[in-house]
Amino acid sequence: MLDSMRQFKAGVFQALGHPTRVAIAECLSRGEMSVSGLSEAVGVEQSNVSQHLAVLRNKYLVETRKDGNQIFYRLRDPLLADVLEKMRQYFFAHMNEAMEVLREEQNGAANAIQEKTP
Amino acid sequence: MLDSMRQFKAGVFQALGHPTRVAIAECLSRGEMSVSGLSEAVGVEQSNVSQHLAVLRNKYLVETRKDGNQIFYRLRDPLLADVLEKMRQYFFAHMNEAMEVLREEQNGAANAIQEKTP
DNA sequence: TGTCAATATGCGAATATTCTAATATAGTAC
DNA sequence: GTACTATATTAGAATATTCGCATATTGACA
Repeated sequence: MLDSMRQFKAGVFQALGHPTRVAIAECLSRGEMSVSGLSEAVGVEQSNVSQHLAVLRNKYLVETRKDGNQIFYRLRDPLLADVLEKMRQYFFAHMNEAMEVLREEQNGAANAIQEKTP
Repeated sequence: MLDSMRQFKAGVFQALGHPTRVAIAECLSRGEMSVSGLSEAVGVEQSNVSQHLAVLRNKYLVETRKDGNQIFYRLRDPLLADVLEKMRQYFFAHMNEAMEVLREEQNGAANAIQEKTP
């Protein structure tokens, strides 16, 4: 039971664990948006956005509404927006490290890991 | 810049996106713990725990303290505990879906995806 | 009916993650 | 020094994710 809970939570985190999906979730935390709208806002081609939306859908993180030709997506639960907001705070509290993490991920990670060994 | 921010956040989410690492983070949100303590608490063999700790370390989510033979880990920032707490709330608000998600992940996901198509 | 626009899905190659098992490092005690 | 304990790292096979591209589906409209 405790195990299922962790598996579920990990699933949600993993669903949010991609820059494009973070971008999508952030857009949706400000209100519903169509797929083409998301595609433009996030700057990723339609079929790829659709695939990422499928990931979010499979974890029930988003809901949809059909309007004629288009499909509008929204976040399922405001708690998710809260999580994103916490993460925003975390980002600003750790900007310096954030930059370092990103720099390390740019270069080979091999040497970086050495330096971080306790 | 907005992009780096998302990449950073996605990195944090991804680091939390594994059941074992969720379990570790939850343990640490209640206080510091040694590697062997975590290994026992989480029920995963030492070398595997160590690998998961390396993932958390590489994202600066945890800090360490040496005491003689052992190394004690703790969460770097209480904000992370907040994130976990939000996720706990989210889990209880969506238990029913949680169970369904887990059931689907048990079976082949192929047919499940069909049913969730909007 | 046919055509267009919006969205979703299938496929395949490249890449990343995960686990297990073996090995390495570091501290303690004798 | 050796032996023992705690922790970290490496290697390799199995598995999963990601993207681009092609194709399918669905709704609107003439």
